[in-house]
Amino acid sequence: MEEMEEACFTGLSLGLGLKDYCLTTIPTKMKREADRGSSINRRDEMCMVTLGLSTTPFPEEDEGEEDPMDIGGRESPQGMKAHPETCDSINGVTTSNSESRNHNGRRKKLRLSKDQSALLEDSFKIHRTLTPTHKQALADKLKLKPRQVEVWFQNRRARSKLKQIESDFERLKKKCESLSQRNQRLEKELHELRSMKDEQWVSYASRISDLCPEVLSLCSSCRKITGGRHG
DNA sequence: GCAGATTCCCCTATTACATCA
DNA sequence: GTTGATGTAATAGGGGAATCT
Repeated sequence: MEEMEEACFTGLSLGLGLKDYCLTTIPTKMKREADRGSSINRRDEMCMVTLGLSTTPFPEEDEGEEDPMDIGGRESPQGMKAHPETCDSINGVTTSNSESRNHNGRRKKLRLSKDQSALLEDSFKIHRTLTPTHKQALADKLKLKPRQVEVWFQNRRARSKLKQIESDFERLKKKCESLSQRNQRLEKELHELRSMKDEQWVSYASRISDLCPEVLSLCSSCRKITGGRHG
């Protein structure tokens, strides 16, 4: 029974305690305020509602001063959200969109160095989202464009979420398998009990009610197991 | 105070390139 | 040298919320 409840609970609570889900479930307004450092405590409370599997600290407090260097790359008022400027050089040489393609017209692809990846990874461990100042600082340090740092964090979050979903899937699959096995065992046991002869049943039921008299008792008239002293 | 426009940041899905077996 | 699989940087487009006019 307990296991049944646990199973139900497990299914219903899928993802509730996971950091990704946690963040996406938070109303964006609150999340944004938290990101800007204006309500760190409130954000803390929000995530305490979860099952506590999250191990990632929240972004450190930041004044959230908008980064003038990064404005040019944002979406246009008409909803065109392409970033007009990209950088293709690992050394941070800024190129225009047209320059981001080689002479074949193919998109050049940056490969981050091990050091760059390691630093980004370290940073991601500390906080999964970027404040404008943190973004700029990382970009400066890594000699990348802020937009590239931003994209890296976006992709990293996506990868992280995917991994989490995969591990959740495996965990629930195992849980499901074990519950199926248990269910089969109980079905078998029930079948055996139903095929018992009356005397055997009384004997069995008496034994059961003796074992846990607080919970079960055998009705002498109808020979059914009832809910013990409470039933 | 309200409405619409703008800005910012996030997410998901997809594309395209680099690398490796 | 070619090819398919894989990893991932980059792009596209949509949504929510804050801010501005």
